[in-house]
Amino acid sequence: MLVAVTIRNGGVRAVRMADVVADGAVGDVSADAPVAHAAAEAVGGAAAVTEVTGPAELAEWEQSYAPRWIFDLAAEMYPALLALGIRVRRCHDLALTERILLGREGRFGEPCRAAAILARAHGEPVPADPVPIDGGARPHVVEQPGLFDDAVAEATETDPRLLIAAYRDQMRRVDRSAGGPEATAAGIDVSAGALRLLIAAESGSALVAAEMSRRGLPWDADVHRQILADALGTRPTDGARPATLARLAEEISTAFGFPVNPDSPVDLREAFHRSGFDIETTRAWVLREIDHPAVAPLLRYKDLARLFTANGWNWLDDWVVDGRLAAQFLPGAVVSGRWATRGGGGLQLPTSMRRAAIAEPGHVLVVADAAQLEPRILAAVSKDPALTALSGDADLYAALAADGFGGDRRHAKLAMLGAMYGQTSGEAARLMATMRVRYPAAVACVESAARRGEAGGVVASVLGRACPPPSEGWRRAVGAGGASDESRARRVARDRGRFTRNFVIQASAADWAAAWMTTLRLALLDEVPAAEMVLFQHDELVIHVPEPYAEQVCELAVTAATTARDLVFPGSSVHTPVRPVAVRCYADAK
DNA sequence: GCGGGGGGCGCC
DNA sequence: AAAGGGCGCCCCCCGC
Repeated sequence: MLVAVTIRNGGVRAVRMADVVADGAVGDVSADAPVAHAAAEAVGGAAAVTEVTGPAELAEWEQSYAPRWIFDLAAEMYPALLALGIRVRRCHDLALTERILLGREGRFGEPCRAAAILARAHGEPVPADPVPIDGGARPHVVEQPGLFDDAVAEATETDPRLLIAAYRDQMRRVDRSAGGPEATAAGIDVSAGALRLLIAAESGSALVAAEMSRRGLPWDADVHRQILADALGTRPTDGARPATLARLAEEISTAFGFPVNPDSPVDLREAFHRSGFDIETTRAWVLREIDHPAVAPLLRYKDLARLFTANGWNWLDDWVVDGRLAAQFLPGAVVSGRWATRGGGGLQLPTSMRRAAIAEPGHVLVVADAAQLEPRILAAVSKDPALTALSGDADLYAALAADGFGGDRRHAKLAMLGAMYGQTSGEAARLMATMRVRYPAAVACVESAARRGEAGGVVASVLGRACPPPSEGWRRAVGAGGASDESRARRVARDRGRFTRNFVIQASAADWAAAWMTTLRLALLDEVPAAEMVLFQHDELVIHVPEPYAEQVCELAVTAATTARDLVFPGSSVHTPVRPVAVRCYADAK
């Protein structure tokens, strides 16, 4: 069953299509192709349409039918249902799906809401999206979701039937986009089932993100203030540097013998030049190599200045609301399918600040982390038997070291990262030779992706998310014939090679993570509805759980990881282990 | 005065 | 010893 939902006058308007389809598999993350397809077709012929505007009925629909809710953009619509106290099991996010489908056609950044989808289907002029789906540039303050803004309400006042029509169009295009000579030639061929799974997982992620953005990570402002007080002293009044920073700035100038602004890289580099140190950048790792009295206070200054500007009192004022971190999570906002956040830097919480993330009374934080995910994903994507065999080890790098690097874990890790990120010089390049001998399939996989990228081609994740084609500027730079441009052309080409090399891994890891969290969310909804997912960062979930359920949630997180492996890499024996821990304070998880 | 690019650094 | 993928966010700095 399908239910399409839009907003009208700040209220919810929903259309339920006839109950023609036996329920069950339709919305599962493992949605099987024929069933989902049958649903779409049935909708086309369905005459019986029920329309409601009352929350009680919506809740009952969810309860009785567990339908797939069709949203123009879940990030806009689902909060309206949540506000009515309705959590849904599954949805289809038209905008996120459209971005995936357009991406497979090499079209990035085009409008992707229902109106645009239908216009394209009918060869009509495509209207611009009313608001950017990534939320656009947001002011550095907490604001209510734009849901009830007049502009948004007006723009989304669509007949819900149009959403169904857009959904049908997308499902047809899924079948066309899978397989076929074009996709094969482009190197982005996957099965229709894989694409459907990607869409289900992406849509499920949107539900996770909406719930997560609503109930963020518990954050103890007093603990945070104590951390700031210990490191920086008292909060300065308006615009001034904290006393500790001012003191360090003095020390730095004294060490140079002339005034230097430690916040200015230009100023700093010049100061070091004048002191006889010919450095290109003022990055910390460069400075650490220099024997000069300004270095120690400068490194200390950089450290504290970052704490002050990125996670200081202003951050606390802006992003911690009612004891929760109010970051907005945006699924699929990175081309690789990774999430982004708007505000609060929710994906970059410094480990030193995690002492302030403390479960509410009677609760714990279940921190579930997919350890060493990317090398395991490489094993699965490349089907490299030797690497897959090693993935059973809890410490993959240690196993790698024992297998071919004479027990040197540091070497093994360096080689693996070099393979995944494309390091071509220094020690890592030498270690790659070992990789090539021991794990030929894995190395061939990333190198073929790199060659494709260098040649201007595209690559895709295991479930079919395609990377962007090169820009016009890239083509010009690489195609330029002049001898003076040749080295630049080579460099630009290799930059793209590194991007596509890594894309295959990073995007496939994002596929896995989306399947994992979507599976886990469904399990929690059934078994521990009080559990709240409160943070997600690439391969790690934090779940706020009433203490008695801690053990159960840990087990569900582990099971969901295996399910995700089976869904995303059917038949693979690669291990993608998750080892959850239940802690009161986030800092205790590591 | 404002916006955008880049430097630098936090996370994965 | 030397520096590779993806971000967000702060600041500086420059050009309009």
